[in-house]
Amino acid sequence: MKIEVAHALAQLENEDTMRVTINDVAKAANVSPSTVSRVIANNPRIGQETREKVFKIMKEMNYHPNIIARSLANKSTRIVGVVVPANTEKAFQHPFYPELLRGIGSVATKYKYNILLSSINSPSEEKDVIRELSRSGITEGVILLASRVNDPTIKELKKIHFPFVVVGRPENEDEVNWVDNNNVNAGYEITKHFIKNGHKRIAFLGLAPEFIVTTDRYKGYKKALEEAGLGIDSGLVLESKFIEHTTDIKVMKQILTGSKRPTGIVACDDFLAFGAMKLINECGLKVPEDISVAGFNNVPLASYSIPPLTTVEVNAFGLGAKAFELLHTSISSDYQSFNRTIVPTEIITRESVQVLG
Amino acid sequence: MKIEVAHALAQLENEDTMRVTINDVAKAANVSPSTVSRVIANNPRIGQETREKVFKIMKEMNYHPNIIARSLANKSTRIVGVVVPANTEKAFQHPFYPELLRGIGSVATKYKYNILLSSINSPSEEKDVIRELSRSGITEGVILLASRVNDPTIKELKKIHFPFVVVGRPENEDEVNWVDNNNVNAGYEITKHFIKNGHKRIAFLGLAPEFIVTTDRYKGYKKALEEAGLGIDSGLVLESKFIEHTTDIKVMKQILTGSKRPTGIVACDDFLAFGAMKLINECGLKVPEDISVAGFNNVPLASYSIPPLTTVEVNAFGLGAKAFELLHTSISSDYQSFNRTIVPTEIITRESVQVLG
DNA sequence: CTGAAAGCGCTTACAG
DNA sequence: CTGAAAGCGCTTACAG
Repeated sequence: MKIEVAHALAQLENEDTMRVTINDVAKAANVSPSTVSRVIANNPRIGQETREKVFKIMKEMNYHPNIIARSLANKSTRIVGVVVPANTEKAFQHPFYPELLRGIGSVATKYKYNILLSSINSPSEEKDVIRELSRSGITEGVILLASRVNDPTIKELKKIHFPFVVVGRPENEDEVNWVDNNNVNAGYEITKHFIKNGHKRIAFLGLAPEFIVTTDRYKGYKKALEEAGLGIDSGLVLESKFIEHTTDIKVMKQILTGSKRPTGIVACDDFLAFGAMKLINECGLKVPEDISVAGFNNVPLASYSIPPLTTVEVNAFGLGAKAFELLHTSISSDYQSFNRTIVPTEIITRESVQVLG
Repeated sequence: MKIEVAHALAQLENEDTMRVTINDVAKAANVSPSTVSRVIANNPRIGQETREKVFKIMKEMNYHPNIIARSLANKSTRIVGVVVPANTEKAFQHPFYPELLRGIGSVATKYKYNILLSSINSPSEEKDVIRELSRSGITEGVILLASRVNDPTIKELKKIHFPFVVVGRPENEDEVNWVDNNNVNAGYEITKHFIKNGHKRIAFLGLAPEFIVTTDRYKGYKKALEEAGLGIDSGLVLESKFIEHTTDIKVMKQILTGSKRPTGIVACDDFLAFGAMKLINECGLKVPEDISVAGFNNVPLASYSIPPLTTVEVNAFGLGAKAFELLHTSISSDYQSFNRTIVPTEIITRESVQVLG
């Protein structure tokens, strides 16, 4: 009895779920499937009456074209792939990525594209996932994160001429499409901001050789100091993983409590800046009275910290938007080319940087 | 000349890009396409030698099955849809959503599913986007956000028996699959945490009637106060949009500087809590010495604030993971059912709540 | 302006 | 154990 009911239910379900196809509406409208297809595609060769008749029937039957079938016939899925880290890595927890994704999604929608989000649970999966995305025909192009992508993957994509763009300047910058900020300039400007405010001993927090972003920002920092005739004190350059929240706390405290402590800290990331501010407080010092701090990324909470954090807006949304635009031209064009686009940064002045003397 | 080169390039590209199909490998292996298809599907009826031969050829030719074609034949895309707000709404900037997405993605990957991320640029687009996702055959199910979804959409999905799950308890909770925290309990527990610490005047910040989450948390707050024999002072219940960073600053300041100011504030969200802490500071008061504050969501920065914020961990990752699991059973089962799953919350005790007298 | 037919690249009863 | 054939639901030259 129970089984019978379930069975009946399942049948009912099938009935309801059964798709109406182009053939069904063709029959109902007394035209050929070709014609229905053409009215869907807005083919101008179709007569006005026919068009209207077919449209009417489509509404009545609640017809929705099957995208999969269309994609197969078309060889166009209007889907691009984005690979995000899932489990192990904390990177995606950084507000930068959601913003990037929002940017990508926003312009993708305008072009009537969708995003296929492939999650990976370990970095080693990335290669295979990207291969799958590119070879299986599901995706017309992919957006990669420079900080994660490895060269073999790029080489492979290039070899099969699969459209892709990298977010963040890659190593072989002339042979791929990429978008990024001008990070050395951003590092330069924020450091100059300290210098202009009278700072002479400025620390750099968050150098991580494996991430080009941080080395670029460091280059800018260095340039600004040199231009101002201030030497680089390597004791004030602190390495630490970019996305890591905690840097080497002991070293940091020594520096903060030492006699040669800096009056300012440029941190490669707002999270690092928050960490620094916390340590500074724990050392009995105050921001910005004793030490000024600035960060990068302008995370949503930067304006909420006490004091509000001076930082540089990198415009992650814009980076995502531009990334999709590049990808789209790469997908649409018959001829290969390598493009870059630079998204401008902006210093957001708040209260964590003090004017000295 | 230039054109010729470009042309040659385009041709070259086509050659390289030209997919190898199941027929190509069938020919090369001297078997039928059916056989190749079966070895891909690991059909046990295929002989060992044949299997090996075909596998070898597949490697050699670098064959990758076309997912679109397979999906069409199969009627199974292994893709689920998630709709995220893109432009107008700031909601997605909240760390909750990326975490949710990570959770969804993480278990989707385990089941070999992918996520189709549909961005919408205005709330009104949502209905159409979801209809498209569900009708076009691209997606086998969708995950909706309770706070955004409207009833007509749910009704429609139910009518066509399309699998979906809602994140956040919806209004008609018995007729859909959903996952959520027990928010009234969470509100109860965090309020009791204040009471246990000797607080008697406790404010509630962030009530927003249009968001069930906040009204649920408020119910818990109320229950805890009543249980403890403490009356509700409606002057201490502050409405404000849940995801809004700024509440009504003037009202808030009046309360903080008034003679009947609370000793504790339960904020519906960490961002609101940060905002409150800032205002408290601006009023010349200190957290937690003068006023204790707690939030919800345990955002990454909660441990960095000064003082570190006591909050409730809602486990967005877990909510996402469970959402996908529910969706998967809904997709896989022939028989309809309505399931809910509650993800436990946990109070994270830090230093923003003070023990009183 | 419209239709019949072939094709997109797979899968899967059906036969043997 | 393997193959020929039909089919998934579209699109699009080719004919008329």
